[in-house]
Amino acid sequence: MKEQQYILKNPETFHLKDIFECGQCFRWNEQEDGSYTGIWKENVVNVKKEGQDYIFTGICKTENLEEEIHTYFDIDRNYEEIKENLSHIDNYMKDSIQYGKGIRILNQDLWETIISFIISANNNIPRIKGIIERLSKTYGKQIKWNGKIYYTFPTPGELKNVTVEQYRALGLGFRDIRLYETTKMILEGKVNLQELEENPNTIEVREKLLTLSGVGPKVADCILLFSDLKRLEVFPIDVWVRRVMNDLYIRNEDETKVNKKQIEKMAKEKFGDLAGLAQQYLFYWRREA
DNA sequence: GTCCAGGGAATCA
DNA sequence: TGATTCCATGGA
Repeated sequence: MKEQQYILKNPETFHLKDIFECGQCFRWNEQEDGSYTGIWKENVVNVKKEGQDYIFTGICKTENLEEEIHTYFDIDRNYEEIKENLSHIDNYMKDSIQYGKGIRILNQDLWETIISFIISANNNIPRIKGIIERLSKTYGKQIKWNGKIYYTFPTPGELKNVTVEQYRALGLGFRDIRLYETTKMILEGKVNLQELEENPNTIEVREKLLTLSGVGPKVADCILLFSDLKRLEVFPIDVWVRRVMNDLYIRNEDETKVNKKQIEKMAKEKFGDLAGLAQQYLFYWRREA
């Protein structure tokens, strides 16, 4: 594969740190020069800001880096309009959007997103990244670029013969069996990822995701929002989102006692079909600041 | 040593 | 339905 380059000229909504460190993805790492290098599908790419432009350099299986980037980075969606709409809701939204104004929600591979967020359960982001890296290094394919070796995220087929013990050895903890069972279910066709991609009914897709081992309400919503299923209306509720929603709107003395349905209801009322975006601005803001 | 992390599943009322 | 408890692991 030959190295390719693509320049994204002066995008309106686009900031590397906001995109890669808002908690939606786990395989992009900051470099010494402030650029980021990451891998998705069989693409290994470095992104560097030059003036107001972004230079993408790397290798791409399809020989069309521009198209891959436009899809993955959701370039053709109007985030300025989304932020404008959300900013009018209240000053909390305005502040959180100001903080994370360069966020774009990536169109990540469905399979990779499912496995990544199963691993995320009761876990922290640095450790999630480490586990995914070891999983890829052990079972993915090598891609050499720029004097380094990168590893693709393993496909279901590449995980076919992996045992629960081998997952445990990667540091997966109690999630080992979940990964094993979900991979098996997908290999056996009990859940057909292609069908999920093509089904416009979000309720049905969510129900199907919930049948997977290790996928509960929060993980299912992260998959719907952060994968190329791209359901921007879903509102994943984790400890941080519960915390920020309680701090701002609910104000219960004990945040751990706040009812999840109450949060869902409030999110729908306030943010409507942009709840997922609102959630991401709030999560990033509360967690970083 | 204790607490916590982008929770889920099993169990019990 | 709703609340409790347990589940590995590693960093703070």
